[in-house]
Amino acid sequence: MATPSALDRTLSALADPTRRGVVDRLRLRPHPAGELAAAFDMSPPAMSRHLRVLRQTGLVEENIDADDARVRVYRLRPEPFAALRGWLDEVESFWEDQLGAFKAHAERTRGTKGPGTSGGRKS
Amino acid sequence: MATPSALDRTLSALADPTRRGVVDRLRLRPHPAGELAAAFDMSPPAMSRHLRVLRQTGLVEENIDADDARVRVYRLRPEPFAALRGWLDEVESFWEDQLGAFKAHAERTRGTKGPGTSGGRKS
DNA sequence: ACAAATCTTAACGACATGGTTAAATATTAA
DNA sequence: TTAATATTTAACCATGTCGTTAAGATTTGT
Repeated sequence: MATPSALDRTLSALADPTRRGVVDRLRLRPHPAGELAAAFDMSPPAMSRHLRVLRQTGLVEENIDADDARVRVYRLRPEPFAALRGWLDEVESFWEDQLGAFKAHAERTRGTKGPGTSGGRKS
Repeated sequence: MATPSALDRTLSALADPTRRGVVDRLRLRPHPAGELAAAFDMSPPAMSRHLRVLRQTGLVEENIDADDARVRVYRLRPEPFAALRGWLDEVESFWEDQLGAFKAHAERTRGTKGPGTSGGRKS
């Protein structure tokens, strides 16, 4: 594999329900790893690996707790979400675009018989 | 598994580079299945299954070509992207939110010693 | 020093994923 | 009707993912 792109890694990180649940939970406040494992009724090693995945894609950051160096506190990082939004904006610009919207709508409602762009020949 | 949510399926569909490539390509115009297989240098069955995944999550729709009923033309559908954006907006509201931004910044710069929310016992 | 607590890494097993080729289905062309 | 085209489904295989338990590393508390 040619080394997956950042977007690949972000999306597959977020595709897992547990990891997305973690993100949803970190949205409220930072959490120690153990608390997250308990919250998702899962062994600490399992959660640890989820957190590693999230860390590797930059979706979360790890910090040693100031009061007890045994606990690692995780919190969200904004960058990968921004990148994902960037891609999503690009894709959705297809529909926001007036011409695109018109063509899409026309083709959708009238069937495939617009200005050739759609189902025509193979080119 | 408790039947994956729509968002789960959308995200794992988009996590695959080939499928995201297909989406990027369909953004320009609808494409027949065979053209996509060729474009990604992949056997028709392989592409067919990618398209099935995209179809099952509602990211694309399939239409029989008007001129040749053997070819199936695929095009993008907006709904799942909108749903993904909805979730992303929610997550990102964490940073856009003034209070959230303040708390995040405060905790980030001063270390974990805010209103006890972080390292404490479980609820 | 010793035991308990917190978390990670290592090793393993079940199952999902993504590719291939072979076969089936449907439609067009001769 | 017979052959060729476009695409999907079926069967198979290699690899990846996610969970578990066991073991290691660090820090805290007695």
